[in-house]
Amino acid sequence: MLDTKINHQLVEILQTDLLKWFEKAKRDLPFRRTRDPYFIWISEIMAQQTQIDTLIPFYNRFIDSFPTVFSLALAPVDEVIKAWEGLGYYSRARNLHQAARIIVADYDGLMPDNFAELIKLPGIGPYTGGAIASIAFNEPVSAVDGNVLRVISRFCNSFADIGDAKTKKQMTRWIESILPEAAGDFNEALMELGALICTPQSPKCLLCPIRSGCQSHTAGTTGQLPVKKKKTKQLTRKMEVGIVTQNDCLFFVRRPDAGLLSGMWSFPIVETTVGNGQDIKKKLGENFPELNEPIFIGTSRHVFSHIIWEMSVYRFNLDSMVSETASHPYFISALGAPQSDHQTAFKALPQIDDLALPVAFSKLLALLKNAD
DNA sequence: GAAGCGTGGTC
DNA sequence: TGACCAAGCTT
Repeated sequence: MLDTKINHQLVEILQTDLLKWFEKAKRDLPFRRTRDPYFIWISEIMAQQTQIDTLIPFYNRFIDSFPTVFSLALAPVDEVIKAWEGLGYYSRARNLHQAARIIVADYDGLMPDNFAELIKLPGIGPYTGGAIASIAFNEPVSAVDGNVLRVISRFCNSFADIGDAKTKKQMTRWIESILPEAAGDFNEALMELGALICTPQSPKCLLCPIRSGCQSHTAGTTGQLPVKKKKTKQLTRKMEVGIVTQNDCLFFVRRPDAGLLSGMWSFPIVETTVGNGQDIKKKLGENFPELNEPIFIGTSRHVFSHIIWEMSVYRFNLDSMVSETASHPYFISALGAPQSDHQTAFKALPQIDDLALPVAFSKLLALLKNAD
């Protein structure tokens, strides 16, 4: 149970000293140099489950490619996904693109200026809606992310499970009850404190501007907070990957439009129990009636949020296959027979950059290079 | 309420 | 290495 019945003097510290510290200590971030709700929106979507240092180069490239909501709405979705390549959680990019089209179609290209409208857009939930509304429009709403849950848990010495939806609602309501005039700055300040000072491990309490009001600091319980249920361990899956090469071309397939890495480009990959390359060879038979035996070129382990792939990678070289003309029969059959749930394509090495390739696969290119 | 959904960093 | 975590949202 969240106990926020702390006295007015402590709330005063939270409001005043935190804002004072933020003004002085806040990082100079590209999206802090603007109040344009479009840029705030892009940055907040990228910030979901992603550390700020990681997203900055993505952010700069993204707004360079899509400087307005119109340019984003009019872009092919594959270009938007490509700009997201390497950032993960790719449904964020699809939702961003979809939302841009809605904003152009239904809002004359103007970002909705309030929380209630914002959270109707795909990809914008309670946190992101609160962040955009408060930062870009100074609407008096909170923006409760993992940082805020941690900071408030510690400040109030609350042992309520922050993974519990009820706890999040209580904190949201409580913060909104003490929200100062500068709502956006206050929300950002809470997050900045969580990112720089009130960190999950080894919090820098000696440098904390609100230490004197922190109830867990007084109680000596900061190290135990916040309380959070453990995630279940990822299941490991044995996979076989087939890299089909022909001269300077590699063979890719597009993944199904639902599930893990949906719609992204991929090397052919199957789950296996054996692990000798025959399972992926059989799968490749759909596109290549004749194949040489698989050539093992290495293993790779990739950790996702909820599963782990242990990949054995095999190369199938078509250079030596009988190819009577320059028309490359295997090339034609691959392009001419797309499956119902995925597309296929040969791409010459220099053109790989056109496809949005997840890290799980792009890192396999090193194995191919080493094999040569 | 719980599970699905990426990647990189840290200790 | 493994465990944990990061400015969450959707189904």
